[in-house]
Amino acid sequence: MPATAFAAAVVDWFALHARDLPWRRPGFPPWGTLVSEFMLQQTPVVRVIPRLDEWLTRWPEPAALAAEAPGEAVRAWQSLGYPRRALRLHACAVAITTEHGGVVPRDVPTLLGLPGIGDYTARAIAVFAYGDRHPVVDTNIRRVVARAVEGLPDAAAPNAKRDLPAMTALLPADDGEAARFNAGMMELGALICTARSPKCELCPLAAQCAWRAAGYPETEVARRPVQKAYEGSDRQARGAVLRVLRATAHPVPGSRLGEAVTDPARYGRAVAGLLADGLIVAVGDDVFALP
DNA sequence: GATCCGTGGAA
DNA sequence: TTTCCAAGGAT
Repeated sequence: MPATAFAAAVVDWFALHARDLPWRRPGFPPWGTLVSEFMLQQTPVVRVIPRLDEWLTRWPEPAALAAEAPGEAVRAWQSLGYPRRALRLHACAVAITTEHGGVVPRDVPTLLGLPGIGDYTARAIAVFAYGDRHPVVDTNIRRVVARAVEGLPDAAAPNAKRDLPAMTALLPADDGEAARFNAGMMELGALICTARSPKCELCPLAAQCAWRAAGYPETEVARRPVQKAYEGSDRQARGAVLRVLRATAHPVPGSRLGEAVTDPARYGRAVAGLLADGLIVAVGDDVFALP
C-alpha cells in the first residue's frame, strides 16, 4: 500500500468527519493553538474547551498572560489537572514576550526551547498554527500506526527516534495535505481507532489495516497499570492543598491547608513538593499562597 | 528509561 | 467498585 493512498484515505475521511473544535476555526491564532496544546497534554478535549475560551478571552495574547503573576495562571487552570502545565504556560508566555517579540515562534527548534514544549507540542504548533510540514506524533497517532501499519494491538512506549520516521514515511509531500493528514490521524485515533473498543467497521483504513489483516491479535503479556493508584496518593494530596489556595485570594496558614489532607506525612510531602515546583510560595511563618 | 505529575468520565 | 486512560513534559 503506497503511503500516498494511505494518507488519502485518512484525509478524505477527516474532511467528512472532523469535529468542529475551536482550534480548527479559520483564523484561530497561533497563541490560541499554543494554549490549547498545553491544555490538551493529558487532558480530554471536552474538558479543555470551556477553559480555553476563558483563557483566550482574559489573555488574548502572550504579553497579557506574561504581565500576570504566575499564580493567576494556576488559579485559572482550575481543575484541568497537572497544574505544573499552568506554570510552564505562564513561563512560556514570558519567554515569548521577552525573547520573541510577543510572537509565537514558528520553527520547531525554537519552539522546543520554550518551557513546557516538547516533541509533540512543538510540531503540533508548527503544523496546526502555521501549516508547516512536520510529522506530528501523539498517543493517538502512535496507536493508529502500530495497528494499521505494524499490525500490532497497541503502540510500544513512545520513542522519538522510531516514531518520527514512521510518521514521516506516511506524510504527504504537500504542506497543507500533510497538516490535514496529521490532524486526521489524531482524529482517527480519538474517534475510531480508540484504545478500547475500536470502531473498525467505520474505519477508512479497514481495507488496508495490518492489524485487521492479521486477525486482530491481542497483547500477549498483561500490561502493568499505566498509573499508580490515585486514592491516597501524594498527587491527590497536592491537588487538595492547591484547591484550597485556588479558592481564595489571600494567603492561607498551614494549619488550614493541613485540614485538606488527613495524613500529616503526606501533607508534608505535598507542601514540600508544591514549594519545590513553584506552585506555591511561603509568604510567612507557615503561611502559603499562590506564586 | 523509569517515575512523577491531577482530574474526571466511561467501561 | 476498580481499572483504564486522555493532543505529554521534565527529571
